[in-house]
Amino acid sequence: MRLDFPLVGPGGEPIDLWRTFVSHGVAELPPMRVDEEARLFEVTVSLPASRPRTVRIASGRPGFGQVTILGRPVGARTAGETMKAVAHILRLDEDLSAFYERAAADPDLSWVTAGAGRMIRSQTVFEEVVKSICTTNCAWGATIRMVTALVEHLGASAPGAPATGPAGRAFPTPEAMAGAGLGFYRDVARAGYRGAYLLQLAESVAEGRVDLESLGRAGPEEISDEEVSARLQALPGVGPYAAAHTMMMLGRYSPLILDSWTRPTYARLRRRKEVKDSAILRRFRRYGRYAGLAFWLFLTRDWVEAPPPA
DNA sequence: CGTCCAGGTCTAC
DNA sequence: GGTAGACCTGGACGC
Repeated sequence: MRLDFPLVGPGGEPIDLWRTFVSHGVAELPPMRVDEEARLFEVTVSLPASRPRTVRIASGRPGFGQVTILGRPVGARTAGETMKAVAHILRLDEDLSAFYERAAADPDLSWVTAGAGRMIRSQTVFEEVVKSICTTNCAWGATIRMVTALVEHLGASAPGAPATGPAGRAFPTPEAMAGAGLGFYRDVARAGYRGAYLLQLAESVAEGRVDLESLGRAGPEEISDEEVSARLQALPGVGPYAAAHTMMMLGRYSPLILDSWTRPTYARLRRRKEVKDSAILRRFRRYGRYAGLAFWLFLTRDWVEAPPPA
């Protein structure tokens, strides 16, 4: 089944679909996949009333994106739920026009107004936190290994999914992750010391002691960015970096992600050997609640090649 | 082969 | 409140 959706945000701002697909490395982590060659994005989504489904998203007729639901045909109900999940993941409901107004006045970032800044997002806050923990203190390859193992061995499969491998599987529920023993995290995911963090996190969410999803739903007037940051950092294995990373995925852009990749990358782009955190913060202070997003886009501009001159 | 460290965090001073 | 050291893993380096 195929469904079209307009590439226009709530504020009338344009949406650059490809830039969204490669907005962040999480798009390369199961249950997501980016196909650079075919210029498409796939993700297996969990659905409330049925088995997971894998969807393929690509550009469609001019001005539209197109969603293809793979596997056997779906009914109207499932199609609707799937599209809702896609809209969430692509952040189609987010109004970026206020951010674009500020970026337009900044020569280094005016390019974003063509449709950048929609950070691809996971279905749940739980999934964001787990992935963030899996990026800490390790190389990217290790992050892929850990997340792939979680999805492959603990995720529910969509109809028609291959018997083995991560393809066609949704991200595991907290219950599924809580049910895996510490041995799984050590020997299969090879998560090292993070295994205990992941298990603890999954248990506390599965047992209802921690409510992560409300952090995703609440607006800044209900729960401040500072409060969200504090609650995230209260979780096992989540410190300043992982909290800032998770918050960007929640659309809480006030904190900047300052880590061993962003710092040198910023310095390189500014043609400096080193730049102090305070100087970086000052540079992006003008963006207010969008500071972290502005910083991220500044760093990742070259992730998408500039369009050829007309 | 040992050492370092990668998109950090926790604990103990 | 600020700062060393330890911590799993595995790939990149220097010897």
